[in-house]
Amino acid sequence: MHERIHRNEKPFSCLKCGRSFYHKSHLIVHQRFHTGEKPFLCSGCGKCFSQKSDFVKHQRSHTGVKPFSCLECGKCFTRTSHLIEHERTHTGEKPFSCPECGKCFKQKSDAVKHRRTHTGLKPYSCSECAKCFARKSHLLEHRITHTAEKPFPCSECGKCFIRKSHLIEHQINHTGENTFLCPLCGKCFSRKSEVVKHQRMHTGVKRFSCAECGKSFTRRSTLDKHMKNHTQEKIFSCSECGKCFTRKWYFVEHQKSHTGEKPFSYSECGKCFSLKATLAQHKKRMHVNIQTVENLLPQI
DNA sequence: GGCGTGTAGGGAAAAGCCCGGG
DNA sequence: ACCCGGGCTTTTCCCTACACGC
Repeated sequence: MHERIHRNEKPFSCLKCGRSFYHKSHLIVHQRFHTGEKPFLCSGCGKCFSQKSDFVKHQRSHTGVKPFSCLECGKCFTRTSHLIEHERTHTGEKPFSCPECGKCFKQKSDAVKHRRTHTGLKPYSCSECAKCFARKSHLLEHRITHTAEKPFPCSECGKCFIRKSHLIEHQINHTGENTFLCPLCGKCFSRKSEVVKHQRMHTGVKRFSCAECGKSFTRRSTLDKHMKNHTQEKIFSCSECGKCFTRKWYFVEHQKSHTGEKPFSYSECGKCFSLKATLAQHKKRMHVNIQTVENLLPQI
């Protein structure tokens, strides 16, 4: 027998698929996959198995028997293969790399999951809204948004949340913990993402620019609001000069320039203005001019 | 700026499927 | 015929990051 193995002889072949085996017994077990024969029944859950060894492994999921323990942390597992996989969390070994970007992973399945981020493959679609996802678990998560189910209530205020993580984040509002600090100004925030958002104010990075006029904004929502100025119909037109406005408020403010009404005055010089914005412009100009003059004065 | 919400991606564990050696 | 061990694959759960929008 040993010689046969070393000669790589597999004399027992399956008539269904042509696969060959060293042992007749292996062929018999293999043939169960074609016949669907599963003689080992779990009385606990009714599940059937084609091999006894698989049945025994399955039984451990009911009994909770975990014979393989990690020498490093003492954690126990039902199988040696699970233990070996777990041990990588201690050694830091990452044998599976992405051929696209070189990123390494502890498990092959993680590398496969990661590869989908390059290919953009999204095989799971929502029957409700046709949105697609790369993972089944993400689709299931998404489906909750259609059912409006919120299984996580806040013990403090009773508000309910879709996800546990959302509840935890919400509870920070009750404890008043502001643990995230802006390194530039020292301001505190309850969320890390808020610091990132806030920091764009310091850096002046305006990633969202308007295709119509080139004006840039730090947030997409501000750009969207701005875009309405270009796309929105200008329904308020001035009978005096024909100028058109998108909002009633702008229109009303503009009308004051024709009526001569000047409700906004500047206490420094007594000058009056029809619009608050014009007063602000004046103030700014005056302020700048005063500063400029002061800068020109000789230092004593 | 605050905060609720939705999605994407990584880490880890568990379980199913299948095969080889003895 | 059976036992045992192990590799490969799939599934599941948890958590974090981050973007969006009000």
